[in-house]
Amino acid sequence: MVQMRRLKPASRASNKAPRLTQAERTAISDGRMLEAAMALVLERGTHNTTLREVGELAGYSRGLASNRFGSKDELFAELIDVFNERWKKESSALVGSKTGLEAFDAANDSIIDFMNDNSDYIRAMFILYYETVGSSAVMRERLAEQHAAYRRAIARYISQGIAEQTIKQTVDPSRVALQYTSFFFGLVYQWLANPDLIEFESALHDFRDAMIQVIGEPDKAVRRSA
Amino acid sequence: MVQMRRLKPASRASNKAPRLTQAERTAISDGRMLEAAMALVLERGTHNTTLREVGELAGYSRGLASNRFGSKDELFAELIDVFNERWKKESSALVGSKTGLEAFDAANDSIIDFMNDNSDYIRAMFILYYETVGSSAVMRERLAEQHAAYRRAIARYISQGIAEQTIKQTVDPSRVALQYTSFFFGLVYQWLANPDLIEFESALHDFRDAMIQVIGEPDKAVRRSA
DNA sequence: ACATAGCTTGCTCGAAACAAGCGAGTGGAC
DNA sequence: GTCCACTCGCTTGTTTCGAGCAAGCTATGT
Repeated sequence: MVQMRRLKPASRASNKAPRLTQAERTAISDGRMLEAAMALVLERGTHNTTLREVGELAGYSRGLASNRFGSKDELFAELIDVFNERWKKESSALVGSKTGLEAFDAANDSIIDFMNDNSDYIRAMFILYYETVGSSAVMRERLAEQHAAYRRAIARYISQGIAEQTIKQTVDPSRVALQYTSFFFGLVYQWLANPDLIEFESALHDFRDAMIQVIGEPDKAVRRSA
Repeated sequence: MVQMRRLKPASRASNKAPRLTQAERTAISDGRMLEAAMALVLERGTHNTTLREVGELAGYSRGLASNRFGSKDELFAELIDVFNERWKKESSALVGSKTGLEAFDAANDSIIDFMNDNSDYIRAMFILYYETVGSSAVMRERLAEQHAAYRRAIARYISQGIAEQTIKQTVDPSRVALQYTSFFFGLVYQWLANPDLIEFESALHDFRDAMIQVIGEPDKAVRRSA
């Protein structure tokens, strides 16, 4: 129904043929289609995005997205995988070899950075995340594993903080991790519903400070309050 | 594909005709279909639920769900509306005329109660909630309004608590409300992905206690720690 | 020139949505 | 009180469209 605009005319016979291997070609078309899929999800959600539109917006035919990814679900799963890779990379780059509270703060900041630079991208990905929870059991298990990994990472930082005595000995790392991840996911959820209203950066900093007030050793560790 | 079981044979000519008005009849069939839709969403998610199945599981024909609700989206919207009504009723019953911290605690407990009694129902509804965020702008706005209402209610309790001097004067009610609602939504999200792992009740109580530690007047108000 | 692999086109199946129709019960006219 | 027309809940026929599959086309590399 909506007039489709082609990103690039998929110029096959570009002058001075750039000599691509076949693997490179598929990587390009896959990339274009993933990009197109992201744009369409952002614009209309997954329900109202068709594989035909994905293929055509990427500059190819009706059927390529189907042909490559096999199914709509697999296309979106692929998108999520790519995103998870990038997120992981970004996060570990900022956390580096830090431990304990420092690592926690770095992780918190990495979220904010990533958010500021890739807000549209993140938006599309979380739309996928939140839709996935209602779908097949297989998908839901993958999601559960991701959540668990996220909680484990936070819990590890907290445990290190306890060992380093920047965090109270009485704190239960897994409970704190659950609180932090819950807050984060719920914040993103409300931000998706109302992007204008939710101030991501300050909300995360607020929450970090409140948390440290509860779990931090009183004399050390409280040094932010941006 | 899956053999369909009919809830009730939609016995039209039950002996001793119960003399229903037409409005009552539609209320019954609508109710049955909503119930069927809920069961199917719970079992397979919205994607894999067809209007045909909804109608037939409710004991009617292929097309009735379509005919009544107009579209799949509207059926789910209707389901959500019904749920919101019930939730609101449940919550205001427990909060009653309480104010401030007491009201906040009552609201918190009402969630736990509602959760314990209607866990399947809540599950289905939140699957719908989380899927809605990625769909049409209209739906998203409705969702945004609900979130805002929820935050306003919490913020009101906090403001009252400040006036009643059970909560610190320096606290910003809207920030606290955002933290609380974020935590709640994110907790539900992780619970949807992994129901076995997430202990709803204790997580809510933990978070409540942590929050009060930060925002409560030190001498008063800290009286739970269930 | 032949094979391979990326890509397209033809086709089938099933779901959503709509429209037309059926039949039971109701209300009004006499 | 009886009959007819109408209403309204529900069903069935049909169209449109998307997902997914399979067969085919075409250019590139050997």
